[in-house]
Amino acid sequence: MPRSRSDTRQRIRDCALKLFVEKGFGSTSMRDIAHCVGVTEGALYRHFLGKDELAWHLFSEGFVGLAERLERRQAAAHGVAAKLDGMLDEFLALFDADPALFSFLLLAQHGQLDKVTADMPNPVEIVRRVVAEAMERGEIAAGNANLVAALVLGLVLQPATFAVYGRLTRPLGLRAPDIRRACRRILDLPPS
Amino acid sequence: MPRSRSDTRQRIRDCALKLFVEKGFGSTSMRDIAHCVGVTEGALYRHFLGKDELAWHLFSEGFVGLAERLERRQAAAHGVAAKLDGMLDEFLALFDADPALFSFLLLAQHGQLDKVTADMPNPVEIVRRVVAEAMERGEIAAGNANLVAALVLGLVLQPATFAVYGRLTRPLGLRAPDIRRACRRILDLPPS
DNA sequence: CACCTATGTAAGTAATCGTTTACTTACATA
DNA sequence: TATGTAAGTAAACGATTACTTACATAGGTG
Repeated sequence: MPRSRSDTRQRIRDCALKLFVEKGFGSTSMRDIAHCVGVTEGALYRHFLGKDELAWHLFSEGFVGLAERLERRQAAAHGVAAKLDGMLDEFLALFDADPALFSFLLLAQHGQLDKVTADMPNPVEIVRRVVAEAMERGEIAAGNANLVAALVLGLVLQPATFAVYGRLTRPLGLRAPDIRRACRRILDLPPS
Repeated sequence: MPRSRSDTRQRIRDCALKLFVEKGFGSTSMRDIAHCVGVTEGALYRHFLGKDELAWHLFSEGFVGLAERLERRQAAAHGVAAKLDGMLDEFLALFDADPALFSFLLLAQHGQLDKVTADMPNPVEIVRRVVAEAMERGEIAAGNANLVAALVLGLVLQPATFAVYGRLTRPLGLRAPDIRRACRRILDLPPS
């Protein structure tokens, strides 16, 4: 009994995102996604061309979602999305320096960001305390204060998502300018 | 012409770490590792029981490396490693809340942490500036100041490494207490 | 009712996965 | 010189991968 198109399609998106986030891109099979949705593998290909296209869909969706979420938080005439567009070149340059932003966009899109930050202070503070107390006792030189920052910020560059980024951009022949162009088209912005 | 045992073994470790970091665990095949090392696939199994054991080796190595790096930075009688041990339960509890620490340990072990932080301020500051300027213009309410933190800290919880964590602990039947016990043994500490 | 398209299933495909096997080479030592 | 072992290769294993094909059926429209 076939469901409505948008229904299954949305559930595929949800399950794929959930599994990509939980297990990672490379460790998530189409079988996993189909089983999560409750359909057979073949049904997935009625809605998406393949695994890469599915992930790419989530990626571009994540970028739009970020802009929309920012837009929703403002009331001024010139919204944040427009501001974001002004910074788009710089923003997209981040993907060259830090492809881990991919996961961030996925999180941002699905509103898990607040939950994330709600959970963050606790473990971050624990790590910080370990080093801070050691510094108070002189066990760590004051010149090594950046070790504290390293303990926190060192987590930022999570290079495991390089795989997702690479598998998305490489086979599609996409590079930073291509992504920039695609995002502008998605956001209904004139080409730079 | 066979090389010395420790030579090849170390190069396997290096290549595996490099590829796991670059492409992710699930997207890195034993063929990739063997090709990077310059040997055939079978040779890998002369040094490690399998892919999971290899990754687990890097994991435990990362924990020891973290303790050693902390130890090397102090001169007091009671070192940071001992302090770390006092916080071990708390520290290991982080792995329940944030398995992404796995990647952090890998980075910490190989001394890439300083390099990471050296590169960090720039992209982080760019993201921060996008939101900060929007806040100055009142486009984002002051109550949403945590969005700034979200933009930065949201990157911290990189769930892509859930895959590595899950694939390591689940098939080995390891849970947090098991990891705790293993780390205590590795660190030559009495069982709690 | 007949028809069509969208939506799904069942059963495949070739390729690749992690792993194992049978065998070879280099080198130490008694 | 004889023997043992660590370290490597080439080939193959069954399982799983992403993906495809052939076919069934529901639901709306003429």
